[in-house]
Parts: sequence; structure tokens; C-alpha cells
Amino acid sequence: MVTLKDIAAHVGVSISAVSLVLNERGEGRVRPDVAARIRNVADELGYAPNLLARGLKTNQSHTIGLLSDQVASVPFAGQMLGGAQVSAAEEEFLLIVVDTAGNRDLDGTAVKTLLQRNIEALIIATDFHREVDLPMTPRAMPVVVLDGLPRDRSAAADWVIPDETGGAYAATTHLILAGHRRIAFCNVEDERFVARTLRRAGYEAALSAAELTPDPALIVDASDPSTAAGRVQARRILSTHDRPTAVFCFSDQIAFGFYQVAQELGLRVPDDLSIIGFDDQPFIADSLLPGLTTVRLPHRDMGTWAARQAIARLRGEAPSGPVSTQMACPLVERGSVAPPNPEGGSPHI
Amino acid sequence: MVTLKDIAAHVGVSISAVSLVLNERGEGRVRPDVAARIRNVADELGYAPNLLARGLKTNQSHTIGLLSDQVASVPFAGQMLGGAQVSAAEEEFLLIVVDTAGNRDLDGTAVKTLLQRNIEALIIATDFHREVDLPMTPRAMPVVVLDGLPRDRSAAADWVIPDETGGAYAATTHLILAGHRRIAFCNVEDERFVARTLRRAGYEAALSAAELTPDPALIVDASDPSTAAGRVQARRILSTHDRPTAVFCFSDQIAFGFYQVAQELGLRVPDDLSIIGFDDQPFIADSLLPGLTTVRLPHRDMGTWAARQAIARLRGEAPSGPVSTQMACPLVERGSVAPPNPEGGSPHI
DNA sequence: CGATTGAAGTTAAACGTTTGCATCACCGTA
DNA sequence: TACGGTGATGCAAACGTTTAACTTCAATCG
Repeated sequence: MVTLKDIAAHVGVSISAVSLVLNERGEGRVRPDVAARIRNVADELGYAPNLLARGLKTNQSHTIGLLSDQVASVPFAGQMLGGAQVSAAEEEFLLIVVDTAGNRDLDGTAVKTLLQRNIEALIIATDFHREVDLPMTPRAMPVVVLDGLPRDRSAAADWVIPDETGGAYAATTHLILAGHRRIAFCNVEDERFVARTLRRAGYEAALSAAELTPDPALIVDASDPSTAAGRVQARRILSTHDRPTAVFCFSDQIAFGFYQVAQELGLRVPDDLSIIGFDDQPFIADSLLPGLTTVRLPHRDMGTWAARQAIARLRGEAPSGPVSTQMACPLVERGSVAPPNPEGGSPHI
Repeated sequence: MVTLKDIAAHVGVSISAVSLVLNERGEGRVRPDVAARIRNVADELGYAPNLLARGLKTNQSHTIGLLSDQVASVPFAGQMLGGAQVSAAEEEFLLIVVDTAGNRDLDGTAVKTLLQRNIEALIIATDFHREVDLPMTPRAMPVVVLDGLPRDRSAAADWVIPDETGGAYAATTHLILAGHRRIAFCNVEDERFVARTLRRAGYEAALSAAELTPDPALIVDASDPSTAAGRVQARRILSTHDRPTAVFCFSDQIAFGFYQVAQELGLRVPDDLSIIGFDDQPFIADSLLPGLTTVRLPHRDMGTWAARQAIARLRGEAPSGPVSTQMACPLVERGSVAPPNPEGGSPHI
């Protein structure tokens, strides 16, 4: 590896002169022609500053730590990480990711690992929108929660979450505009899903806005967001005599379950049953037949925001209080929504 | 942050004494009682070594770089990263991941970023088993290819790949043992998939071992490993008059397509058609109805191996030549395989 | 004409470690 | 008494940077 010393020796000046020039601080301190020589030699030799050394001196490692307990467990995680990493890189920051592999990091080992590397900011990422407990961090270090919010709302952390309510509203409205009146909502029962309440609010708001009264019988809770749990609710809800003509599902997985049960019952999607999911999960939403109309979770955008926000704070460009934002969840139209079948609910066999 | 100097001041010894003790090098050089005092104070103050400083001095950053062009793009990536990161952590190494976000890193910017951070070893990860071009790296730096192999086979790099042939053999044999004789294989046509050839070899070997002659009409190529491409081949192959009773698919996605077309044609899975996939893709294989019997790609294990191998090389524990390994791809049995229906191929409507 | 200014650098200290070498007290031996 | 050996400890240099403070020299100014 080439060091400042090497360049200095080649050019015949002192190390500091080289440092000054290469950091664009040589203006008026180093003669232009000497500066040019230095730059040339640096180029020729392929100089790249040793960031360990620089970090040691300046205490600015240009590194952001990302802590997560689930990089592996969930497919969208990659999108968030990718977004964060790429936008960090745009600002010449490096993102270092530590995954506690599912173990709640109670003793703070993971955070310590990161602090030892002199990270300048910390991003806490979750596998789904929920409340998180923040680890202990040095007073001045920016902390950003990615896809979640601090349980202690007074904590000095920024956060970004999806606009769950907006997404649910858009989905439900889409169904209403297609002509549906009996629209079911298959939610999840687990309280840890913050989205649970928010999506329901969006669903209800959309109905109200269209002057429809929600039918409690059409709102059901799956035990979790899985396909199997979706099937259970689908069987209950689709075999009633006045079944809904459309269903909005908490997850694409659950929607998948509704596809399967619809098949079983001889209901065609979308002719006899319109379905909308949530997540826009790769390899599912677009693989289903017909393609699943769904609401996209903006994982990449959230990752991007988190990294940018962390950097903005580092630079003192952010307001003093915590800032938070909601990312839009756009509706992705595929083929699972159609006007309700006037014929009514009689199954085609 | 607490430094050696702080501890030295508290105890009333020199910095070097503290350093020696804390690195277990004090034996016979520092009196035991003093050593104990040092350790105590270090604990109390919550000392953690500054790894930048240490790395600068020792030139050992205890960091491994992982370069990939697709963390985001593929769901399994997380498994590989998780495996690599966790096993690196076990050896007190940190994994830093740089994703070029799909841009082939021609100028080596990404590698440079990593080298600037003084990484000690480099892992090159791919999104699917294929040949990769290795970037320029310092002569002595260990390089490990994860889920792929160097195009230049004489390069000084280790690599780990899945045992594609073994997995395909197991899958095909499983179908044979269930009683199937007409077993189709839906491959992909894109040559970049190294697995293409290997899985086909496993399929054919299994048939030969059972003294079955492969029927060329039963081997088809999908244009890519997607569900849509799978459907195209499924329609061709399942509507023939003497259709196969079982099919082994290159991917779970393709298998998904076969489920869909089987439905369309009134064929029941597994009664009328047995299906085996490849990948064990989360949220698909276990969501299908019936669950998809498939071959698991050992992403996590490969990640683990890559990190361990890199570290072993660093420590000089590896043989001098390149080493490579194949990870077993176990068959995961769910519900999509049954004995062939003696009734024959007549569709049930 | 002596003092001031400005350009063009250089010196040296510092960041937190690690580590070879020097120091020093003490002991046993010749 | 002198000497080598040991055990305990401190000193100081080095890793590659950054940066405040300094030097030197020539030119300008009142």
C-alpha cells in the first residue's frame, strides 16, 4: 500500500505538503505546480488514504453501523440493507452490518463491536414494523430506527416507517372503485405487528369515505401472516352464504392462502373474488396466477432514508428534535382485482 | 471511550504494562497482583480496545470484506451473509459487506473501498452458482468465492459451491423409489447457470442407476427459472398423451408453475403428478398446497464455510493450493410426491 | 530602512496501540 | 567485591494520518 510518505519521497516535499494538497487544503500554502506534481505522483502510485489511520486521527471513521437481528431471516431485509448501503456509499460512508442472528443483544455485545470500530452513527433495523428498545449509545451518536419506532418515544432517535394506513386506504379504495361493497379484511392477531392497527384504520377510513359501514363479520384475524394461517381464515370467510366479493389481506402470504381456498371452493380470481395483498413480496406476488395486486412496502426507500438521515445528523444538518417519516406504500396493480361478479356468490364447479 | 492511558493512570503503571496484561502477554513480565489490579480497573472502566488503533499498528484489522453485486436482489442472499457474518463473529472477525448494486465493479472501486479499510481477506459472493472474474487483490490476501467458482481456475482462490449433482440425484432417486418411471426434468436454458449441467447430470445418473433410459422428450428448458417460464414448459409437457407422472424442476419457482398448470389441466398434486423443486425457497416451498418437496440449497452453510476458510487461511492453517468444497443439498420432503396413479394420465375434471 | 505581510512550505505533536529495548533492583555465585 | 542473571517495569518508536504552530524568505509598506 502506498502512503503519504512514499509520495512525499517521490516528489521531494514533506508529508504534510502532500496531505494538504490531497485534502484540497493546499490553496495558498503549496505552489500550484508543486501541487500538480503531488497529485500526479499520487495518481501514478495509486494512492488511497489509509482510513484506519485517518479515522484514528480525526475520530471520524466514515462508518455507519447497522444493527439487526434478522438479516438472514427475512427476504426483504436485503432491500433495506441494499438501500442503506448504497446511499451511504454515495456519501462516501461505509455501512457495517452486524446481525445478532435472532439473539436479543441484551448485553450489548453487538453494539460494543460496532463502537469499537468507531462508528459514527447507528441504524437499528427490524424485520417488520414494530417497537424496538434502543441500546445504550454515546450521547452524541445519531441513532435511526429503520422500519420501526423506539418504544421509548422520548428517545433521541429518528425513525422511518411505512405509511401503512395510506397503503391500506389505497388498497381498499381500489376495491371500492372497482365496484365492491362487501370487502373483507384479513388482519393478523399478533399485537407485535404495529401495522395491524394502522392497516385496519386505513381499511375503515376508506370504507367510511365511501359511506360504507364496515361489517364486523368481514374482519378476521389470522394467527400469523403465513399462508397456512391465511387459508384458515379464507375457509371461514369464503364459505358463508353471503361471502365477500373482495378481500384485502395483511400479507401476500395470506393472500396466497386465499387464492388456494378460492380454488378449492371453485371461486375464480378475480372474477368471483378480488384479492389485494400487502408487501409485494418478490417471487410470490408476481408468481401467482393471476398476478397479485398488492401494496408495496418501500424497504429500499426506507433504507435509503435511514442512511441519509444518519449522515445528515452527523453533519449537523438535521433539526435538533427527533425526526420521523412515513414512506408511501404504493399500490401495485396486477391481475387480482376485477368488478364484482353480478351473478353473485354461487361457486362455479 | 476508555483508553489504555486511562487505565494506566488509574493503576499507576505505564501504558505498556496495561497493554501486555490485557493481551495476556504479561506472564513473567508483570507481577500477578499488578496484573490483577489492571484487569479489575479495565473491567470497571469498561475498557474496549480501539480497533482502529490496533489495526493501524498491527496491520491486522480483524476484518473480512465481502463483495457482492446482489445482496438486495435475491432472497437467499441473507442466509449466506448471515452465515458468513455469524461465523466470522465467532472468531472475532467483522464482516463488512459491499454491494455494487448490480453494477459490475469494473474499475474496482468497491474492492478499493474494502482495501482502504485494511481488510485481511476477501469473499466474493454471487447470487447464483456461476463463474466469476476475480478482482485484483494484493498477492497475499486470501480470496474465497461463495456460491461460485473462479473463471480462471488457476487463480489462487478457494471456493464453495452446492453439490448440485448430488441434490438432483437424490431428488430423482426419490421419485424413482416412489415408483415413477416417466420422470420429466424442467431445466433452464441460460448457460450462465452452472447448475444447469450439474443437475442434469444428477438426474441422468439417477435414471441410469435405476436402469431407466432418459427420454429426451421429457427434458425441457425453461427460458429462465421463473414461474411464468415454468408454466410455459408445463403446458407443453403435461398435455401430451403420455405425460410424465413426475417432474423434477430446476427451481421452486418453476415447480410453482407446474402446480398452476396442473390445476388448469385438472391434475392433482401429488396424486396425478409428483413434483420436486430446487432451492427450498422460503415462503414458497412451504406455502404451496401441498407443500413442495424440494432440494435445499445450503446457503447458510456455504456462508459459514467461506468465512471459516478465509480465517483459516489467514492463520496459515490451510494447504497451499486452492481448496474447494461442495456442500450437500438435502432433500426436504413435504407433500408433493406420491406413487404414480395407476389409473394413468386421464385428467380428473 | 526597519517592520510587516504573505507565500511556501516544514516541524512536531497527536490519535491509541504494540513491542523491542533499556533500565533497575535484587539475588546468587565465583 | 565484582559479575551475570533474572524479574519487573518503563521508554520510546512506530503504524499513517491530520493540523496547529513555526520557519524562512522575499516582497511590500509607511
